[in-house]
Amino acid sequence: MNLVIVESPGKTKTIENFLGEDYKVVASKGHIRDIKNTGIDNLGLDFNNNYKPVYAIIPHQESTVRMLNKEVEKASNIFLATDPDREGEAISWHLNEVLNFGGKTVKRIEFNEITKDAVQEAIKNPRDIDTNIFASQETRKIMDRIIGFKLSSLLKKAIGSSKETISAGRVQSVALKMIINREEEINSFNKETYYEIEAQFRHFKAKLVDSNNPKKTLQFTELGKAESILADLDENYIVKEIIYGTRKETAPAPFTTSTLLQSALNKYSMSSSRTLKIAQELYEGVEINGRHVALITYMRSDSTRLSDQFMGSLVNHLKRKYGEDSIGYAHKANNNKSAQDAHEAIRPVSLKNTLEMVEPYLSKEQFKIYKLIYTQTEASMMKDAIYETKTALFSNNGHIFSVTFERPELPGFKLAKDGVAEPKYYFNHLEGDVMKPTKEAYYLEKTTEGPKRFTEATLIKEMESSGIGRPSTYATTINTLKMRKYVEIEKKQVVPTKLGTMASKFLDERFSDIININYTASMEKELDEIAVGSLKEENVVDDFYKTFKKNFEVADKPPFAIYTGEICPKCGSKMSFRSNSYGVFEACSNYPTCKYIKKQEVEQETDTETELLECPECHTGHLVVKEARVGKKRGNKFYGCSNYPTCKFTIDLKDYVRKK
DNA sequence: CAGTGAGCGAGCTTCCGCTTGACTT
Repeated sequence: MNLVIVESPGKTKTIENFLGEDYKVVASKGHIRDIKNTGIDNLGLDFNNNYKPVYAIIPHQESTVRMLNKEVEKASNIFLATDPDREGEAISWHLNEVLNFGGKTVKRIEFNEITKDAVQEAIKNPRDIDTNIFASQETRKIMDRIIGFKLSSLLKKAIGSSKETISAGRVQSVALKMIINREEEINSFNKETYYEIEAQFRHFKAKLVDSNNPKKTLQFTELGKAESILADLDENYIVKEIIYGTRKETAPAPFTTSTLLQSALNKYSMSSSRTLKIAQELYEGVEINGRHVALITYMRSDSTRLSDQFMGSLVNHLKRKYGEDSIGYAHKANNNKSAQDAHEAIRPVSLKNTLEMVEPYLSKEQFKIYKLIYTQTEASMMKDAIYETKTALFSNNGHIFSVTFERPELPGFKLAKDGVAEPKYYFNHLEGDVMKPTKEAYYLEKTTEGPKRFTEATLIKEMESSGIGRPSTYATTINTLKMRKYVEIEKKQVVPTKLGTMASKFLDERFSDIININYTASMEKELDEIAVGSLKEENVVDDFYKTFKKNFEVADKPPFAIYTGEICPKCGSKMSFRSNSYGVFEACSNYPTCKYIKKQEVEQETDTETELLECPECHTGHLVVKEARVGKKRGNKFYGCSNYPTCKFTIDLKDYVRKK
């Protein structure tokens, strides 16, 4: 009997079917060991022996290890078929250390797609465990442990209270920094008002453009300029030129974890953790006609690759469904340099599990996600969509107006997605025609748009393109930031809290060489060199630790000032974050010489009913809902006068209701 | 309920990445 050990239980049945009677396939369910929380600073590292980690079975994996040992006992040959990447190599290494193989043959095999050919080919080409690849994984593990534990405890000392859990790390802190940086860009962005000129016709609106460059809409910063042009116009708009063109919309690549999460948020407003959970259900499979059917391939993937076998069936499927003409080429993502390609793209296991067939067996949300994946996979092999465009230029006393229409010429991949619709109106006037607007031209007041806050989706996209985090951790990293109260989600946007801002500022002042968008990339380079044997694990860890330790010792000296970036209006010193048992506030860092404290902006909740109620004390203000910021009753809502601090009238919510 | 102030320190936890359940938001 042969035993094959993979990572995910969802794969075992399929692989067993490919290999036949002599093979049993079981799963490790991921890592089975982790570094212990013992020794110096709980790091679990032996500092007298090249930082060697002390490993222990992960508590909830003990039953898995018992099960694996039982299966090993029954087998004569063992194949370690964990994922073909750095972490997979490490899982195999630990299995080899932990399981009671006795004298049995243990070999490592790998396949990066679950197809019959790939699995059978892998069995024919076994190899030994690659200790260099394992060393690179262990290096990552050690460095993450040191960074994570040391920074977390220092940060807790600096900003923590007994209530909150504080943490920091190579990945989460960089993600947080991205969010804070974006917030600062937004705050420093100067909004400017500008004006555009528009004319309304029966079926369309045309905009005033630069007469030398009709592709450019004119924008005026001064209203007077716009008004003088308006005064210059009459009611005759002569069709001066009609420009024909095309626009191409490129078909998408198949889904990776990152792009699936982005689509599900954009289309269905589903959070990343929710989407991933549903994808997992589809991967594990559902009962269809009394048969258990796995619907999608593995959902944690960074690859847009489809297996040759599947691509063949995809082409046939598309021919039948949309015709020979629909076939384009295999679209791939071109920007993912850090991809490890251990799995295929996320795709339907079989195109025969059509949307119509599976819909009755799926929950609404499951169906939404399955449909996204099914249609994206179809689209990825289809032609790009082409639109025919027609731009009309109008002349009015030398001023040029422009409007562009488009209609589909070739629907391409859009057939698999939402389809394409013919426009309700398509311009059919000729050059020289004179058109009259339905009302006089007018100006539009607009403001320049600054940068936008991240959504979960755009944050994941940014993390992926900087190589921060992995498909298995994108969603959990964002959850960590939420749980730590570093960020909040408001209207789909990721908004940093004051605590998050402080944490990030603190780390940025002291550890900007590690908590940095480029650090992971440079670390990956070294890990790659360890994996091919040109660098030694001990040397990399030692170099890292020596510089880290020096920085850390400098940073670990109170007081832990955290500067806000603002200047004290009283003495000109830097403003800093402070905290006490009531919470966080901003004060001059020159304390106690300067005792300036920044007033908290009290957000006034507008309550239409009370807003009208005049203050009984000063008679000029009105009552608004406020929240106690300090004192024992912090958080309590009460009514106070809008003239505070001139008028200090307050009244309890309960009393207010009673009086009414 | 409206005007705040760090430094001590027991015993917890904390990292990132793999994977599922067993638990509450």
